Amino acid sequence: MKLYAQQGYGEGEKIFQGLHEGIINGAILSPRDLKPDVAAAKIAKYKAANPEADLLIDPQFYATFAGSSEMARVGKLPEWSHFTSERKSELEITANVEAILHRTLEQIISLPVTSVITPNIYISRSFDSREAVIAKNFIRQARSVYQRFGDNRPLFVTLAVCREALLERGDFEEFLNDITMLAEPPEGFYVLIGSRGTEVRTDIFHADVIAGWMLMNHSLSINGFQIINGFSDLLTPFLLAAGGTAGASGWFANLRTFSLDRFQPTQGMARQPILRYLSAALLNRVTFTEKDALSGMVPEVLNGLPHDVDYDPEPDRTSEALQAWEALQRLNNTLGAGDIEENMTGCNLEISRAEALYSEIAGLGFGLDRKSGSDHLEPLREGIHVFKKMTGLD
DNA sequence: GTAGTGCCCAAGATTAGAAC
DNA sequence: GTTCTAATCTTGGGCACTAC
Repeated sequence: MKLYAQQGYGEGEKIFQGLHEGIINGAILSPRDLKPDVAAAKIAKYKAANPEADLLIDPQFYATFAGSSEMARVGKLPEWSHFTSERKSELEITANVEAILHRTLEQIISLPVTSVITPNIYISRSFDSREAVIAKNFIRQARSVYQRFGDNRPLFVTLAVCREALLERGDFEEFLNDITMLAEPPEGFYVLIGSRGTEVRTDIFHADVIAGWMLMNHSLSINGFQIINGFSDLLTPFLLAAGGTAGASGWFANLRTFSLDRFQPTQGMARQPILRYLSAALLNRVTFTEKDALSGMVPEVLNGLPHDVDYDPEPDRTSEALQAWEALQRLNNTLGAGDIEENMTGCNLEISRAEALYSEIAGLGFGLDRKSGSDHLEPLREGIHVFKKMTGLD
């Protein structure tokens, strides 16, 4: 049951502190926000904080099509030798896919990462598409290209796909079957489920998307693969309960939900987000002022974990990230500790508990901010129900 | 008429890295 | 080590529209 930091812009001391305190088990670094030499220095610093930490680099090749626009916000990605803007038609040629895999792996393995993530494109429509064929080719070639380097660190293959693709059940299950029967399999997959935008919460908190993502973790794990879920945030404990190995979350919304919007041009200014407190009991974040007000009326909202004391009344950004990781780690340990049936029962109990707490808060006449509300609970409950049906557990 | 919903628009703070 | 500059990060109010 592992939790990683999803690294990105504005890191400060968050990851170092999280590793040093043993709150997180590792980090997934973002080349968009780091130069290659800085990445090497950071990995050394993380290892000093925690020698056991899992440290990976997400090659972010899925931004290749977005990167062709001059306005694209690809940050420092062009400074990495593996990253180039490619046309889809060029990627239909196997030799080109091999060349991209080769130069990416060459760069990644030159750094002291503990596992290696291979590049892939983003499947933006369905598993029955030209992009899916290209993505499958990246997955098939990954191991054989990696073997040429003679490196023995675990290999994870990127599978980046839009949430819509999970809704077309037939194509999705066929794709899963294909990648579980690879001739030269990797140790695992680095799974990213894309939303239209980080603000469209219902894109990911949708019963069929949750069920599909859980099914992906379940199917791949029973076939012997490890699954690292990127940008999984509050879904992490549910994905691990279904068989996943690790999940990841960061400090800004765009590090908690995967979206290619992150690479698109913006209008410029964005406010700093409101400081929030992740309540394990509510399975959600509330604003720090709501947490302050609720702590007297409904003390069950509080986690009772060490970083709670930083909210007196207002934490700094580092403490906010550490508090969220700490709460997620508790949920991971609560919901993912047993076999699949026990875990699903535990997930439903946790949701019922959250529903009861929300009812208590509503009974007190306390109005919550829109994002702090209970809208996430119904899709979670329904998602688990659909997942159980799909896997024959129901 | 009122409440709810969705879209549009304008509003600094924080961090990283370069320059000194 | 300090200062400066550039890059990056959503929120909340106002308004229009719709349902009741």
